[in-house]
Amino acid sequence: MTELKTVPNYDHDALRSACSKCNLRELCLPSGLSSDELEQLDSLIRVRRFYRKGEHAYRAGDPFDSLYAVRAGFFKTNLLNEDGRDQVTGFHMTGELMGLDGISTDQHPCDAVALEDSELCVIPFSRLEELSRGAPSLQRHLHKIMSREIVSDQSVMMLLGSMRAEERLAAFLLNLSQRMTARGYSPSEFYLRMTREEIGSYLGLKLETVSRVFSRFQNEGLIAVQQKHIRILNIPKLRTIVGQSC
Amino acid sequence: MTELKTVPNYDHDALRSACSKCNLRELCLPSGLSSDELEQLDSLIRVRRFYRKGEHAYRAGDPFDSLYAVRAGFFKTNLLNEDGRDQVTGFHMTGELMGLDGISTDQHPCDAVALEDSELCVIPFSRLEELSRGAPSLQRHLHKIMSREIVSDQSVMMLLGSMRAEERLAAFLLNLSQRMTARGYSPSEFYLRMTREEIGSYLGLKLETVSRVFSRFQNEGLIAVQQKHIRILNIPKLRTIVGQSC
DNA sequence: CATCGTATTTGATGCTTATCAAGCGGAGTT
DNA sequence: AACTCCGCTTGATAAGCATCAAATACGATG
Repeated sequence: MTELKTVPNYDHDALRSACSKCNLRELCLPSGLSSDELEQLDSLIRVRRFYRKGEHAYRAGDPFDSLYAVRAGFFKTNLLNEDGRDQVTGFHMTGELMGLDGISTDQHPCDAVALEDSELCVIPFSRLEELSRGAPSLQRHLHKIMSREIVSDQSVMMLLGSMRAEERLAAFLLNLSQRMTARGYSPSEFYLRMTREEIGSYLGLKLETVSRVFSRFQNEGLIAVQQKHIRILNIPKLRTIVGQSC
Repeated sequence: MTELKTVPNYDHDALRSACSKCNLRELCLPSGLSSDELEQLDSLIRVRRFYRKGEHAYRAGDPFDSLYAVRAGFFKTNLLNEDGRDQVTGFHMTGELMGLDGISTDQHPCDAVALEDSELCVIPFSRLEELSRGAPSLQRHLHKIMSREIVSDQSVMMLLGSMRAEERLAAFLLNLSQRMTARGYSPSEFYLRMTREEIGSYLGLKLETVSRVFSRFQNEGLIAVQQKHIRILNIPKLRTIVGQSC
């Protein structure tokens, strides 16, 4: 147990909630696998780590060797450019995978920071590749997850490239709502785990603009905001805002 | 040879320039493979297709079953949103792979259009997966290519989210220049295959802004533009522009 | 070689969002 | 309960880019 000295936040009891028994299995990596494949995944993912709010799961430049699945909590990833520019590249909820961007250079290009107390499953990537060589459906699923990441980044590109502030924020809220729904939470009421500044960074806006648009939405009866607590009152109207300027 | 009837633009002579003998092999999928693996790739990639300027390689909604490697020419991909918004998501030069975004839903989410007369190698994806199950280094390489796409999309997100028009265009020109260099062309003189509008769409700017910034760069002696012909006169200065606002 | 349509350039104006600044509010601490 | 810090809100102003409009250049076509 010498590892415990270097990495004190190991989960001693990983098997207690193996992939095969995880309630996130339909959202996460195990989705669609046979019970046989699931068992193999269980043998692969033996380490989980806890993070307090504000702690880093990894930092830009850290060597890449694992993917991380959000088991509990909420993360942001942000890219720190060589010129000092800092941009949030994503928010990550339970069942979502982080770290795929590290494969290409064997280094993580971004930081991953817990926005609340959180827990990650550590997925050694070489072993995942090894496993997927013998399990076509796992292989395909991994490819789909990577492809989904590409698609979602491209839809953010579209958002940033062609939407105005109100549209961006409406799209952002609807996206969160939809992801909450997929996790069995209310589609219309949730807590934002990130600051206005982080939302702004992700959406290519300044924090003041985010705040102003929230206020405007509130005045128009679309949402009710109180600090980080959001209630979405009129989803159809938000949808029309997203598809507005064309 | 019944296939010839349905797909008239097959290359009858695919083996003449198999991956193993292709002069793009160091840029493209074969990069880093053993000669054994290369041979297997050769057996996989038997179809190449020619496209006249303006023709589509695939369209949004088309079923996904292959990746496409640009063997000659130049492509754009663009996303057509449900609200009618149209955004260029990428430009693709020789040796680059298109279609990775189709894996996630088994449908291409975007159109791929030839911006000049071009040629693509068709890579059946299921067979590529099959092959990569037996060839770890091919598998890893495929994963790296997908990851690289994620990274590059994220750097476009940063560009769109935090750069001003001049910085975006400087970054765009430097990116093209660097990719031309990697292909053995001049880093400082090339033809733009896309219109100002397509550049603008990719960079989140209007075509007039693209034109104005080009003119400004020209007045400042950074570049010489004449329609689609670009000469970059001061690469270091362009670099300082990219890293300006921080 | 003339014509036509499209791409590009350039100018004038207005909208959107950034910037700067000040005040407010809530969570945690003493 | 008062204090303090940090995140948030709101207002005033300015910068940057979009929009509208017109003129020009270029390539394709007959």
